[in-house]
Amino acid sequence: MDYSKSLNLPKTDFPMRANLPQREPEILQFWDEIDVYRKVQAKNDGRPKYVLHDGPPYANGHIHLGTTLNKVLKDIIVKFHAMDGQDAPYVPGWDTHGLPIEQQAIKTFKIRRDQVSPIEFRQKCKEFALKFVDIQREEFKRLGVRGDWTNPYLTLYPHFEKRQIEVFGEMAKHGYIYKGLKSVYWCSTCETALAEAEVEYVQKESPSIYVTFRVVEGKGLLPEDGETFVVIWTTTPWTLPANVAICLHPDFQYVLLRSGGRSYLVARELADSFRNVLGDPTAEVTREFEGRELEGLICAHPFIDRRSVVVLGDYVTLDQGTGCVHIAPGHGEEDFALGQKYDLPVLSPINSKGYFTAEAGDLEGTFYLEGNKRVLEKLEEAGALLQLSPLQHQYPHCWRCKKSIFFRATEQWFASIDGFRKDLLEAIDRVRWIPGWGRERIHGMVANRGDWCISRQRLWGVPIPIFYCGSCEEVVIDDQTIEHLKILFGEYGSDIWFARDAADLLPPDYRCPYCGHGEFTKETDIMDVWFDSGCSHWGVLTQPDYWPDLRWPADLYLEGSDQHRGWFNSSLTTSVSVTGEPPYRAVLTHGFVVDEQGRKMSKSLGNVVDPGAVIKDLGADILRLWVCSADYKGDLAVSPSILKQMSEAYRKIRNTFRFLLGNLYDFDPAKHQVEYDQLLEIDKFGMLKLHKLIDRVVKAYRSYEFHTVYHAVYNYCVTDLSAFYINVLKDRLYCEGADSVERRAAQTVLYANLDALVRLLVPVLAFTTEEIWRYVPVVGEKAASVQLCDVPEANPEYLDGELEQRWERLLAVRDEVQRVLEGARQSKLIRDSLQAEVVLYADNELARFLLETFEHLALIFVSSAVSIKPLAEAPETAAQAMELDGLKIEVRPAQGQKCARCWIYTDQVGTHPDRPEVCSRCAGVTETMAVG
RNA sequence: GGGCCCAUAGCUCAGGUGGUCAGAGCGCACGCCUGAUAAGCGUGAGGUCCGUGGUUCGAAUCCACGUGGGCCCA
Repeated sequence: MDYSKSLNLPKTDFPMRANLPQREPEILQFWDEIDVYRKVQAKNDGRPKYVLHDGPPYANGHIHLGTTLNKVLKDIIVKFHAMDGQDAPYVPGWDTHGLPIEQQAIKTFKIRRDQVSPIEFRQKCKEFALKFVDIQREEFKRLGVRGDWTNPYLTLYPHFEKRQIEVFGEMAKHGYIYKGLKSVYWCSTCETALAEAEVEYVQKESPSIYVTFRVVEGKGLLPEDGETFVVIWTTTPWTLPANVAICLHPDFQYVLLRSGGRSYLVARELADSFRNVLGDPTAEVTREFEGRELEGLICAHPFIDRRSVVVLGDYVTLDQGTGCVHIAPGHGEEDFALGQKYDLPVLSPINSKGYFTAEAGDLEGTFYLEGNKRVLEKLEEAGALLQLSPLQHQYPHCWRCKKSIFFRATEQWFASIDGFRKDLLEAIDRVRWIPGWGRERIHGMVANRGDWCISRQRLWGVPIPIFYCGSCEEVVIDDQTIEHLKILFGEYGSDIWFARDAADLLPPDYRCPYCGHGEFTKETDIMDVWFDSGCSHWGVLTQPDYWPDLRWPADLYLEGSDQHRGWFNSSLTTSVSVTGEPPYRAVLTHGFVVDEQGRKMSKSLGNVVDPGAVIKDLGADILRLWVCSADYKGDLAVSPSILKQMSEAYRKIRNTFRFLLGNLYDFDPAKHQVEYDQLLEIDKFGMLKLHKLIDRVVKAYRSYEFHTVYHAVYNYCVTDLSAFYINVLKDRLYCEGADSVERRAAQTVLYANLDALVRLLVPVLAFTTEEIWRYVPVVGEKAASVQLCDVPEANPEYLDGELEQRWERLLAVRDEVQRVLEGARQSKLIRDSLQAEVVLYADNELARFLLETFEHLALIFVSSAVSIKPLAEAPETAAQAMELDGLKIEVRPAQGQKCARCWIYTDQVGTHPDRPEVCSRCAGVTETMAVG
């Protein structure tokens, strides 16, 4: 007779195979249909706010694993807080201005910046940016990220730009905005500044020269005899007219070489190569100095009546030259930085077309490359040229016209950091940095950073809202102009700046506050895109008309660790300068995605993992589980084998849910739940384990320790549920009467597990928990989406320490028994554990404990019988317990017959006359059923 | 070159204030079950705790210097 039909075997339509790539899109559509974001917001209305402000990704390409990681972490946090008693809105944003978009728009639409009007050009840039906003929006949604996708923030929105103008105006009002010189890449052919990204390095021949600078103030270290020289080496002779300093490395050794009645200062390491330059292999070292000693010495410029001061810098190298570097702050980036440090004058005697200006004396009117020859002549005349030879090297060229370019000091707008650096540093200490070292990192950066150059000579961005008086040439920016521009920008967007003349951008009858004239021109520079995104806290969090869910300041910013220099920094800067306060209460940073060997992802290494491919192959929930599993405080490794591991973990979790659902097919929590007091002891232990897990997991979420969430839940599923509780419970679930209190008690615990686990995992397994939710029986009205549930709460009443101790001890005994059962299996004494009787030989104390808990023993061993005997009676063949004292174990074949229904061996089989094949328990259970 | 950070079994992670701290799960190997079945269970083998010095009676745990890697600068 087939008794399996009389069992309560699991039954569920919840599929074992996830088939996520197909199923996830259906669930996405469902969320769209019910507008899950709005529903969650409505549910949480009135709760305390928790605002995670989104750092805007740049809208110029598809998402990658790094953006995936970032968005999923945000989603986990937002979803958890929205289930944890708070109102956690999420408004995604995009950074939509800037050079990379310009460049890609040019490429995509095949336009030229100089052949279309600024308005047209900007229109194309906008088109490009919006296209990628749409693309990324779909990609982010596909990850299961919940947010207000219909109303995101874009930095190109007029209402955003308006706020940005306001921030700029406030900073100007505080006196933090000033105009200064800065050296930038410059193309004299295109007559434009170039960004780093627009520069190409090409092999080129340049004159390589050694030049002497006569020492005029030796500070007692070097003679002022007119025959002592510091020697520099350069490949750009034309920059010598702008020389104001010579840089030495503070830690290098320098020597004075004597040759032909003259002395030359060069780095000791390069003395030999310099002897070759002199053509005097015998040149003798007469003195030696450490670089730092020579700071402040004064030399004479070789052909201009000017002092050239000796300064120190770490970037001096010994790979070529003399270890003494010619410094022209107007013609080099490092030179400029050094000039800032030493307060050196910035000379840039070259105009936008590349010709020397009057500042260069008699070189005026010479093209800069022609200037090389003239400078060489002058050096010859002055007797300052030691050697001239051609040199092949990499030199920067313009990406567009392919001509060589140069550094040129130009006027730029700056935000003074010095003006409020102290405020910034103090504000940093009012923020919680997660992990804690984030504080050191940003503190160091803010403490050391120079002023912020916010000018860009570009079109695609927010203009710097400054006018110039046509009469007195004063810079004009005040409350009136800013207020007026805010209205215009708010209505028309920043295009208005390019579409109108200055007069139409100013209030009617506006007069120059300095001279009273009424004619103006407008600034043509736009702002650095970092200024855009740096204003997002002000542009988004303070605008309830557009984003009513939000409020300022944010509770959390969450980005990769590179943003200490980027967005965290720019946001802090604008916020502190305008409000005095940081824009965020906490900042969380994550590491970068690397491969299994810890190397960064790169096409050349071939170790790039594409989120789109993973989603198509395995599903977004696998990616989300990966994000959750890794400790984001450091770098996060990913590889096909790591993803495979995640898939297997996912499968285990999914099957655990499937088992829970399958055994609750006839369970109505409204009717069948058994009171805690009525539960069996093992069920109470089951509840204890569950509630300890809930406590652990909720705490881990609250402290942003998501990998703890993963490990806790996963280990619980594997060890506590699958290997122990569920396994032990099967007999009761399957064999006891369907409506018996024993079975209902077991189901009550399973139901508690199902209900808690599904809610605990909502922030991580976005899709799967929604799928599970459709199968979960509930009391009362069922929420439309699992996302509308709240986090489960740990009930401290279930955390009975005495119960826990007893059962942990039982589990330890169980471990010992399993080892011995395995031995019996290996020696073919038994096959499965129900064929065994376990004999425990225990010392007094342990025997007493085992007797007290006797009723549970056979059950938890999944054996048919257990007996307890004094330790002294243990035969030779009994196995010594490995971890427990006073215990020996023997396994022997169980006595009696195998019950055809529950498979337990017992001498009770056949006691019921109508059911000779089953045990008395099963006979009783099946009594009311039709036999056959 | 500088600042910040990371480095425990093949993988993902545990290891307050130094003293059974060398652990868990997965994977792997072997076995069992066939009433969670493209599932489930059991047992087992895996580690110079990146390296080298130092502090200490004693260090994965503290210090220094390295190596490898990451981010940001130069």
